[in-house]
Amino acid sequence: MARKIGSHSSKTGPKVRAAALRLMYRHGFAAVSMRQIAAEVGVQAGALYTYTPDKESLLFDLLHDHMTELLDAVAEEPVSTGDPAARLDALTRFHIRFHVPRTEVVFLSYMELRNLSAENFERIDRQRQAYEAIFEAALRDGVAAGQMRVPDPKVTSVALIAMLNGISNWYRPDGRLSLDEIEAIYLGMVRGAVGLATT
Amino acid sequence: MARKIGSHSSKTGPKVRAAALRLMYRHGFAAVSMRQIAAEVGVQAGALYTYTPDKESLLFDLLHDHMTELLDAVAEEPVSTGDPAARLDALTRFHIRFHVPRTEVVFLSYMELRNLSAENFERIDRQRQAYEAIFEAALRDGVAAGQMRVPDPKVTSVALIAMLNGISNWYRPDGRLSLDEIEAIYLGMVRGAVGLATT
DNA sequence: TTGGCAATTGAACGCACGTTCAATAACGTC
DNA sequence: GACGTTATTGAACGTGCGTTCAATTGCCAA
Repeated sequence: MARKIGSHSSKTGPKVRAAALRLMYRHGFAAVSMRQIAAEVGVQAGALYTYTPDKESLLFDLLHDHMTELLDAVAEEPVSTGDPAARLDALTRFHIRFHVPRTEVVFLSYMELRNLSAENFERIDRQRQAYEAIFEAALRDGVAAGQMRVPDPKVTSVALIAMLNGISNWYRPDGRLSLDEIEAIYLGMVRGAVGLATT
Repeated sequence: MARKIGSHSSKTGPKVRAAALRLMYRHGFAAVSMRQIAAEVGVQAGALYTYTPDKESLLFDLLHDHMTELLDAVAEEPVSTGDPAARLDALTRFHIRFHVPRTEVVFLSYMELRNLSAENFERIDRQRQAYEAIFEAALRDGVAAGQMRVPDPKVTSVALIAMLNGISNWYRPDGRLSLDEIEAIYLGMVRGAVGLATT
């Protein structure tokens, strides 16, 4: 056998990425073999190398594309200018809405960074820092405006993001709480944590 | 060669555990081989099986002992009776002090649970839930006493723990902030998040 | 000083790994 | 319908995996 009927890189490519994401999320990068990914896609292991130069690149591309999407999406939100409290609210809502449907890659982003080469790690890390800086700016401006009480905006932005990311560890679409309810609860905690009135 | 001079299970055993912890933290459970662990200890791979029945047990024992230590330690703290706000303060301080010197096993606990068998996973998970329940109780009592504003104590306890655990991702003993400063910052955020006066 | 126990070696087991590549067949353009 | 391009196979490469075990030797109590 050789080329298969209906085979197309535009179909197989996304399938490879989806299979890699699902399997790496479930078992971890190192525990997943190229053969397992290939089996999930329905091809032989060799065929994967049409789509990636090696296994690490598969992971890196997933993480890098996720961070790029995140940064692009947040750039569309009203989070950089205007009332700091409103910006923090918008950031919180955005963060939850963006991350909740992306449990798998969010988990990967936090667990499998160590499997990247130093160079690739730094590229992802720089993107992460850029995202954190948006939170930090809102907090700094909130303090400057006398709205918020935040002794260390850098630490607080990391802490808030860690808290929000935690949602991915337990959220289930059919769970006890709706997204709206979750959003309201976390919004209250975020506001409280920075010394804003929770009303 | 056979038995080595000075060899003793009371010396080699802890070395094996320490090497396993360090390597699994750095590279991930699946990416670390028994031969690497053995090399770090200074023995051949076969010798490890004097100390563990298999690789998974090595991971499980690390996590299980950590959680047991945690539950034993928190039981010594004044966190179950008395003023709810004071209990939450004590819990926050305790959590930070306990976890900061244990970065490696804390990370492992969150990343490598999926590498445990279903049975072993549940044992760790039950311990984790027991720990979370202590936070939850303090929050419920705080709400009942009219001190705190917490719409969902279960979610909030998980959220606060996630926020506190995040410290492990960036804390360095020689970093910008002292443990006292970190404690004060997080204490303020925790109190704010549950609607307590931050004074 | 002896002898059972404890700790370790080192070879071996079968298996799976990531990756390469010549061969081949479907695709898609002209 | 011819033909270059694209996608895939399947075998092969060398390597390293977790685990087992007979053999060996140091330890230590009697």
